[in-house]
Amino acid sequence: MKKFYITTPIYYANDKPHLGHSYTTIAADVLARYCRLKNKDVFFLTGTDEHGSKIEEAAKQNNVTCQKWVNNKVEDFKLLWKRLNISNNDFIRTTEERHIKKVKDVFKKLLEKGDIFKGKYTGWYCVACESYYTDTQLVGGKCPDCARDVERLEEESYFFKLSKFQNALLEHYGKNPDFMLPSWRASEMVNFVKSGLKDLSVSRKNVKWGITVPGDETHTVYVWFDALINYISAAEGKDIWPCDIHFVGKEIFKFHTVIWPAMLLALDIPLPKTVFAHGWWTVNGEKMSKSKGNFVDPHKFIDKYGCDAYRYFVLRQIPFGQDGDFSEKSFQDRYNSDLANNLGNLISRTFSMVEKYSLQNVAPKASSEFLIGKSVNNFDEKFTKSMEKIELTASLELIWEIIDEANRTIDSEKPWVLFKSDKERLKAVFENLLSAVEIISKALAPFMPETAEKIKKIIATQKVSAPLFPRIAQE
RNA sequence: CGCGGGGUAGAGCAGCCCGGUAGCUCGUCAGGCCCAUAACCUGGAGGUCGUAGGUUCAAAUCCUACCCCCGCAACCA
Repeated sequence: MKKFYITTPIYYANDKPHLGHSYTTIAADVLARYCRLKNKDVFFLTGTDEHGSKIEEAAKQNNVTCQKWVNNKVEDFKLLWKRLNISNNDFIRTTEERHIKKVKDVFKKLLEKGDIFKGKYTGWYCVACESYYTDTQLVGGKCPDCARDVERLEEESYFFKLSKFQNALLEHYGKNPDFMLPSWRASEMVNFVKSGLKDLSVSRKNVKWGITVPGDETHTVYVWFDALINYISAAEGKDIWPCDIHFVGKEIFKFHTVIWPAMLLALDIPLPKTVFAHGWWTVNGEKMSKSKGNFVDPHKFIDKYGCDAYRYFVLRQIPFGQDGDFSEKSFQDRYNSDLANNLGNLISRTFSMVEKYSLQNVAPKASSEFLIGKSVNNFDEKFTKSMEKIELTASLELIWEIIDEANRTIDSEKPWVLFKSDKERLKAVFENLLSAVEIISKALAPFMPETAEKIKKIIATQKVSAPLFPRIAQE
């Protein structure tokens, strides 16, 4: 049976992983874990994009070979994924033989079909940004991104006949409303395609660090063309294609919804079912950039607050799909209010009463005579719907509704009074409370795997040894 | 007229498609509780919903114009 195939982009092994990388990967991991819990056979892929002139440049500056440079960077990514509890089934590198072979196969096939042809490319090239610019894009004759000098280059290049697939793409968009999510981002792509597609240059003469074009050693395959193919080179020999969902950042949505499907159409390979674009983080209100040096290092936050708190924060802070802001202050606010006060304290007060009032034998049971019980019984349907729409933030909010309601129940039922006056009702209250805790830990599992485990253990042993999330003193 | 998103309490957001007492989280103020991680619960204060017009009995919500912010415009998560 075909597996449920989830991917992140392969990250450019040019620098250390930061907030942006971790965000996409955590989102994909949450969906992967959720699907596995739903008994789906999941294949979750991430990896690294290791070719191109920027890597050549970085390696040169650091006086190492390109291969050595990327080998080193890959370890940074792998380490972060390990620390973030990312449950990927495979990790693909574009310097691996399985990938190189696939890229060459694809290139050759399209060349034979005539969907790749030899031509000439002319443009303003910025080496640092590894990109050509049109006259109108230049700012004061310099690179619009990094303001460095650009050079006028004309070079022989192989082109992919992107223009040929314009109508087929539009037709596919029309027939598959879930191909691009969130839907409001799709209209931008539709308009872009409607405005007319140009053929795409897919080889470089001036880049040495890359996969050579089959039959023409003087060219290397353009990094994006190379990179996109990872999704099928990793699928080789496995029953996973077509991909069920590609998670991407909004800045690379176009590659995944225009160029990539066009490549697949040319190859007669089925298209992925969904490409989901999430938003961008600003940091303290500013765009992340090298020049500002304000990249958020996930390790710092994992060290300080733990893996689960980090996973929680990035998915809870901004509605999944939209843009939002990262700051340590907002991180601490969320940590204290949501994790320590609401969730942690609920577990703590619940089980301290279990012990104090000798309720160890009470089994979880949700009954509709209690509001909390009713909510627990209605939870699954709402939660499933929300997760299926990949509304990750909204799904977390649903979990917190249960947490809040459980806290309210304790206050209104006053178990400390019932303990003296009505043992029967006390028992009933705890049946419902425990059912709430149980469903919270289940629903939390994809988002915060360690915490879910801890709660399960607490349920099993009926004891809280240490606070789940100790409050942190705010500066 | 290049394309798209957005401007709603101190901060961050929902509501707008399908007009009808402006809602949530954090913060703040007051009260309650005492099981709990000085946590939890209740209530209050705080907004002329970017601006100007229009449609309507009624507009944050529909229409028009304008202002401001942010992405994209063929390759930076």
